[in-house]
Amino acid sequence: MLEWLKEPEINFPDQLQHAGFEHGVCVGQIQAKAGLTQSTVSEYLSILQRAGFIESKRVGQWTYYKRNEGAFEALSKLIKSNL
Amino acid sequence: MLEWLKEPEINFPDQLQHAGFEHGVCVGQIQAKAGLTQSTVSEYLSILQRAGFIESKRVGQWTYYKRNEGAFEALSKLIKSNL
DNA sequence: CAAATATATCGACTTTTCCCGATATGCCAA
DNA sequence: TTGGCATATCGGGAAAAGTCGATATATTTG
Repeated sequence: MLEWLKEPEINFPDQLQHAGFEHGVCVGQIQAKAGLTQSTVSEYLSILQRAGFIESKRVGQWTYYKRNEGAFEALSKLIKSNL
Repeated sequence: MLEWLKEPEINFPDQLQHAGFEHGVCVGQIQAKAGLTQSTVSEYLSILQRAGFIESKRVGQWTYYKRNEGAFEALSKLIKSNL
């Protein structure tokens, strides 16, 4: 999922009919591509969010998720320096 | 353990009475510090080795483990570029 | 070769993680 | 305000990971 969200336009073309990509991709799109149940995907995304890897924005009945690039940069540095 | 192995001289002072640090630290030293059983530590180290994060060298009845810094460098880059 | 020591492997049990269906919550439209 | 849709949360069963004791293997020493 994290890799998918790196290129939303390529991995979630249906999102266009629905909204732009400014806020990210909504749960339903990710769920369809993942082939997991809605509850599983929702929980997974919320875990990634708590971990800081993605950000969410609620717009109406939809929740959009997008990557937080800073977190990956930080993790990369952490592995190099601390681990 | 990976962090410990970054500074063997500091984290495994008893290793001096036993051998140098050229080959790394032996399982018993790591086990004592970890507070886990011998079998657990041995298996854990072999997993880390298969994953490429540490290297092992058998010398007599001892097996010494030391970090493979290249693996951490590679992981760091992978997270930054691919993930 | 036998005993002692260091490490590795095996099988079982416990804990954690994964994933689901059911249900709750929030929002929108008729 | 009711019904429908998107998402979130909850509880439980299945799968995976963690940990242990017992035992096997390898090496050194007497």
